[in-house]
Amino acid sequence: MTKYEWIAGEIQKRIQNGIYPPNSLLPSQQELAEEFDVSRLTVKKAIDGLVISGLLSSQRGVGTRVLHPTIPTAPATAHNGLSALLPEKDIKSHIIQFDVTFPNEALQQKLQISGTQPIYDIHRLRIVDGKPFVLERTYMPVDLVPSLTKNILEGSIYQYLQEELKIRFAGAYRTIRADRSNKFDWKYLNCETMDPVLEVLQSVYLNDGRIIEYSTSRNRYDQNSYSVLDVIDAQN
Amino acid sequence: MTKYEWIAGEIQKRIQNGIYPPNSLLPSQQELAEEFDVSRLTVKKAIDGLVISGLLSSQRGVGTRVLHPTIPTAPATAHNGLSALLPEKDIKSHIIQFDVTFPNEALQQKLQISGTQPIYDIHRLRIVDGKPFVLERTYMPVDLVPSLTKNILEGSIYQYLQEELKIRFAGAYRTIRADRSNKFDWKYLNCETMDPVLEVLQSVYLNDGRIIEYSTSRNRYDQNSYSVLDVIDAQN
DNA sequence: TAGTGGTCTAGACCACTAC
DNA sequence: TAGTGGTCTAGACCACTAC
Repeated sequence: MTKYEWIAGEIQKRIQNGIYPPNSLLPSQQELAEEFDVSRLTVKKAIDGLVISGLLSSQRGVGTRVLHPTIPTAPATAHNGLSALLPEKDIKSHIIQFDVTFPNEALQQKLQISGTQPIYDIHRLRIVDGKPFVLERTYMPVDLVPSLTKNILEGSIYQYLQEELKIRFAGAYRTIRADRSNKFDWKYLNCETMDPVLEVLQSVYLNDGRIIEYSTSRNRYDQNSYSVLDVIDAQN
Repeated sequence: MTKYEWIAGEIQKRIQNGIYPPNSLLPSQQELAEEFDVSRLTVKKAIDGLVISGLLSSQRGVGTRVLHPTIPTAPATAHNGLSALLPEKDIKSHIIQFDVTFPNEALQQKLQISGTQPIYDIHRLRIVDGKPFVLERTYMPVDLVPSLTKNILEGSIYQYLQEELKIRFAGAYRTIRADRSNKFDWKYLNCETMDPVLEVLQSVYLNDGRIIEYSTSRNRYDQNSYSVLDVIDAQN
């Protein structure tokens, strides 16, 4: 644990315990630096992290203010897979399709590979606490994810990628849209003909820029939404 | 313009000009610091910004790599209002409703105010290039936005807030969901009975933690989507 | 083993705010 | 005018990677 991580945790604790109440000003960076016996830059790095999380807001010439707890803190994101997102829940996967094929033009572009590079084409229904939750269609280049098995698909692909293959993600790009439901949604998500679905299109890329996944996730509109915290750094 | 902003711009230019091609390693931070005659920390700050924008990816022990241009750079966000988001377009607003009332319980909670504090209740159809684009319902505490007029509503509220009232936002929290269309959507967005809508629920808050806006935006599903770039800092 | 990026220090200067 | 946070320096140490 780095110093700034420890300090960020300490400040967070004090906010929770009411030592730094909502809407109050934190001690100045200089004062905190003296208290924690670190340089001011280290305090600033800790504060910057909490600003990004939506807990604090800094303004030059004024200070750093504790935001109201009403503002939700940074929402959980989806790049670690459903299993990491809902750790408490019982998550199962029903495999609808598990194929290896060559990518069509659209997928070649999405995955940034040639037409001769084989890909996995995986269609899964994720089931949370016994209820159909999300219908996922996932495409992955075979060479980046060797020896994928049905057994892995029934659990968490991401756990396998991270813990077994030691793969590290650099980022994900998502587009969220609404769509009419289709016959697959009706069948697997148990939704009504009139029901819309919330669809998340996701590209996951690695440190070296290669794209390891392109996927579309179709969610029941009444059970799922997507949240984003957007911190504005208009600077000072 | 700060030094690190200038350097970030310079690196970005070199990527665009192919001097730093996709998938290649940048010169080391030390080398860049010498070239630009700044400290390494300043170079790092420039690089960090480009990592957040999705252009670069750094890894300790390895270096900083240029990502494929396929990966979309940081998507435009919505906190500056539609007018800033679509600067090229001709944006008009049709005012459906413009009232002052007291907030109900749900809105008291969303805006974090008491029931005796008056709010604006604004219902607008935003029209882009002559086509219905999004149906916005906006709630704002009156004391934060004094003297709002129909004239302002017909243009951009955000421009008024930022340029006239000099108000600065600290952040926004959004939830994106799909919904069935209702009679307002049919009437104003011109959509079919079967069509879903993409709804964005947004809270905008200020530096001092006060919430200046809670709004719901309903978009035609076939004309709008919401994009997010999520950079993962698994550190090292 | 050499080179990388992440963290950290102890200073400094300055734009900005509130008074 | 005093105090704040943002930027910047010239160093240092170290975890990590590739060889």
